[in-house]
Amino acid sequence: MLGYLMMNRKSDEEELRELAGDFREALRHSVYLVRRLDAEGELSAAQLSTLKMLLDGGVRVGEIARNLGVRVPSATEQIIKLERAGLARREPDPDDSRAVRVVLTPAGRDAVDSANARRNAVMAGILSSLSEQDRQALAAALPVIGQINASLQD
Amino acid sequence: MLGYLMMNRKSDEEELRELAGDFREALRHSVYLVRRLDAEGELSAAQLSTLKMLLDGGVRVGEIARNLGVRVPSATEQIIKLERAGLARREPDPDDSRAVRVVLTPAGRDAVDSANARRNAVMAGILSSLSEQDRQALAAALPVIGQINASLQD
DNA sequence: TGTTCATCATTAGGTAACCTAACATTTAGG
DNA sequence: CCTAAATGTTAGGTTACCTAATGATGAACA
Repeated sequence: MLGYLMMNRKSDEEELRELAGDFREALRHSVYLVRRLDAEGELSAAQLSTLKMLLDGGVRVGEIARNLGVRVPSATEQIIKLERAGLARREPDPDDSRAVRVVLTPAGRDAVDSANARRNAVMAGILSSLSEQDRQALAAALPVIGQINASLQD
Repeated sequence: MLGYLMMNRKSDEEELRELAGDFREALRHSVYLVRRLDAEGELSAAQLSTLKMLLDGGVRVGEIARNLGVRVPSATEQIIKLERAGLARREPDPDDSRAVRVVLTPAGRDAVDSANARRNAVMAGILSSLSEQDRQALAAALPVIGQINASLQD
């Protein structure tokens, strides 16, 4: 009985390790999937990610960086590019003069909408070959993946 | 009845579009998860991916590129780095003198094993907080994601 | 059998997105 | 006050991708 418990515990670890490996493998390949969604004259994935955070109002640079999972200078760099493209604006934060609030311009909002729509359409095309069962399996896993990602936000 | 069918079809498209958006969002965040697995003096993700393909024997440069989802020059670049690090070797292909077969050195095999083990351990740690149900949902989706990725291989 | 066209890999040169370290500015706490 | 912490920006570097051009070999065919 003790032997059984020990075996069982070990088997759980084994399973977890295997799941980890498979998940890593899936994510590795998915990088190329994401890359496939890029288009020539459009927003880059990094720029789109940055702009999407601004949809609900101004966001400080540090918070953008934290949400993007990058360092502050990397966020600044993206923001400068967006500003030069007329898609975002930097404004002084009224509450803290050290800080900067980044806000979306109308052109920025349009750019998010269209880039988002195009990328979703391409992805939907890719997913359209899945069976109903497969779609359900994928849909069921997305909240779990989201939870994993959220737990890493620190 | 016709109305019902039309509504139903449209709802399907809607659902697919929504699934596509959610999947994109999950993958976007997962980039940071993958980045989190990187370690200081270890193989980079690109290098590890490249080496992993060689585990079962010599592979040609073009095939490595195709499997990695990158162009041939990018693969060559990685291979040269691995060669300089003593982890892989380039040999002339006996069947086709234009081609090059890339093979793993013993050191390369060790490097794959240890990098792989470390990364899997970190990932397993992250996944260990999931409920059994969540793990099953994730495990069920991985083959689907694998299928999506495989369908993109061209 | 030679010429031509395709294929395989490398080299050269450029870009995008990240990083750390050093800085200026402003806030907050003894 | 005056020092310490926090916020962004600038400067300089790295990595991993890309396209275009090149050299070398193989394959097709007149």
